[in-house]
Amino acid sequence: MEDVAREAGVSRALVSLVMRERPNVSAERRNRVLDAAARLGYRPNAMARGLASRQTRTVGVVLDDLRNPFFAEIAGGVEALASELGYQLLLGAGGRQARRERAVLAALLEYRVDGIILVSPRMPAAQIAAAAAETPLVLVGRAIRNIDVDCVLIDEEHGTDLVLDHLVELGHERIAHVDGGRAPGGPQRRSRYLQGMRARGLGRNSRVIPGDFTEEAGTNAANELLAAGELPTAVFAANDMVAAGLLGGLDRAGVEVPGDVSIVGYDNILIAHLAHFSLTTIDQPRLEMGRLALQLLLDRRDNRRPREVRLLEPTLVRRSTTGPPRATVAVTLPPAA
Amino acid sequence: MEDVAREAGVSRALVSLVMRERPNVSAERRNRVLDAAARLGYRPNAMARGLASRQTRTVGVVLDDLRNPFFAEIAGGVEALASELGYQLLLGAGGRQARRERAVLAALLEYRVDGIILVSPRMPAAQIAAAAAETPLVLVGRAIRNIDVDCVLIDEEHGTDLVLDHLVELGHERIAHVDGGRAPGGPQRRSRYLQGMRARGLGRNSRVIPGDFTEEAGTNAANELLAAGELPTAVFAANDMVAAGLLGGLDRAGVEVPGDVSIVGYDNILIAHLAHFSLTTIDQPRLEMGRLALQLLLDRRDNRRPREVRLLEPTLVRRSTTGPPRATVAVTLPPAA
DNA sequence: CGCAGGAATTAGAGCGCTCTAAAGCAGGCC
DNA sequence: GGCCTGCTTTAGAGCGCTCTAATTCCTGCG
Repeated sequence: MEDVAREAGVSRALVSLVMRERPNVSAERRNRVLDAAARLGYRPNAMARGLASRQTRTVGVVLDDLRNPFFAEIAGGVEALASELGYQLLLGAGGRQARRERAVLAALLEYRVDGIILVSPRMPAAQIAAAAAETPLVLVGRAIRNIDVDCVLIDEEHGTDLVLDHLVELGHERIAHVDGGRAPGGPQRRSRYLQGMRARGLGRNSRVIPGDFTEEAGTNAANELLAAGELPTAVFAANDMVAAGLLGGLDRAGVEVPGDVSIVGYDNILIAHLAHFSLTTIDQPRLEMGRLALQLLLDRRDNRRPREVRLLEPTLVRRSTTGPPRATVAVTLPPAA
Repeated sequence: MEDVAREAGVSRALVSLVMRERPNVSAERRNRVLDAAARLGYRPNAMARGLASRQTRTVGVVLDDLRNPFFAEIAGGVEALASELGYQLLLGAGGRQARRERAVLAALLEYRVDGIILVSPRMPAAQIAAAAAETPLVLVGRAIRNIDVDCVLIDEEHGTDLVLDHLVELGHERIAHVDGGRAPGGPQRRSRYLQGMRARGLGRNSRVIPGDFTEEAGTNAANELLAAGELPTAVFAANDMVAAGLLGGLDRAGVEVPGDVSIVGYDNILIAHLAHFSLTTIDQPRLEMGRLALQLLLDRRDNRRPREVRLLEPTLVRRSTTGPPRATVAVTLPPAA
């Protein structure tokens, strides 16, 4: 910077003003500085700038696992908005371990990033609260009560309702659910399923097959359903991976989808829209989650305001794995056609 | 730091030594400093450290698109090794545009990262060369001649050979190829396919259906094959997405896979291993690519040495979409059994 | 012609750390 | 006791920038 100033015949401070594109610099000097900088191949040092100005135009993002496309897409949403606004992303993955997650978080705090976005963190609430005291923090996909932290959440109840509405509308009554275990989203979808079945007068048809968020759980569930003899007319899978396993398992046994059984997934990951699957599922607005998280973060940093919890609405995507149940089709024919 | 020093009754320099875990600090003072730091909630400032020490323990990663799982997994590989070694990742995505890619690269250079990994960059070679002159740089998935830059590449020729060997071994002769267009990997696979068919005496059976790396290209190719009347006995798809489209298209027409047609994909993405697909494909070691890229980067920074180009070997994953061709099975029966 | 007042420019003190070089402090040997 | 050796500790000068406050330069108006 010193060199640029000398080359342009101005002071160091003026170079700083030009580099930061501040107003009140005469056009003539601005050009002189810009020329000098180009001539010398000058590149500002973001570290020094961050140190002196106490802000970095960088936000930290911690996610559970980069290789999980679901999280990667949320990060993609953050990235998209960040690059529009000229922010950088300092990214870390916890590798599914609370311990490493903590280490990553600590590193981000050392960088004095302008804020941190935690995507489905596994670490204890107390640690999150401690970090939130040091820097603006947004939580995505996990809610924590009594902590002054912005949250971006998906309305799981609504998503589950969409599934049940869709199936009931088609005429289904015997609707089973393969659940997602204790992982985030699993318990909510399960309990709303049970509640929703009751609310629709189908409580006695409720049937939960325990599982987790993997394809294997779906395969196992398919076997269990087949072994039990009577199949439900529809299955609500905890997510698309489970639905994929289910589809594979039923397929192998010669069960037709949606002819014999309708299947609904959850998440709308890549596989769901492939023609070979064409899975009816619930879409979660992942990009939007990422963008919104960053928006809340920056807004929070600039304005002192109480915590905000944003609930995003998922949507139903109708594809080919759902249709009316066979029996109902027959029954609904006019009696004496 | 000043405060910690005062609290511990030592000099600022000693605190610095302790925080960096340098040897030659007496156990007694070390503990005094550590205690004081904990008591005051002291957290080192990575910016200041980077400024003073001229190194950041941070590497930059630029990828084409975070939402593409293929790239995300490479980044995952980098991240895994980085976090083992205590490095941070500054991540940016080019959003499929050379212009934005350039902006991201410039930002990373301003951060004075210890090195930069470019994953399948779209920008011109000259710009990459210019960046490489400023900082250690590793190129993944793209080779550039005459530039002194380390590269991590996949041996596309070998991957293609594996496909052809596998199919020929099963008895296939009429093997078609849906190509990947001009995107990275496409031209290599295509030309090696043509060359390999000739080398195996099957040159006249070569058939290339133009496409790109999307599911749609696969669907179109399926239609084209069906319309042409005679189906090949096997199809080598440019990647798994194309294979998925192909599978969907053939499936809908009642063509059996692998009974009537065998299909081989490329990449081994998530969908390939789902039971519902069970796609025979070529696996690319994505995590390994990421890890290796970071290794080369750090090694290059520490040792002056000529450029290194590492070729990683893909492997064949045999699943359920390949089998012997029907005709051949009949023909190879003993004449007078 | 002089001066108020706003715009443009600059001096200089940090930001929080590392690094070099020098100082302090033991112990061991002659 | 003097002095060398090797370890531990410290002083103090930056790293490259921003920021505040002060200074200089205009322009217009009484």
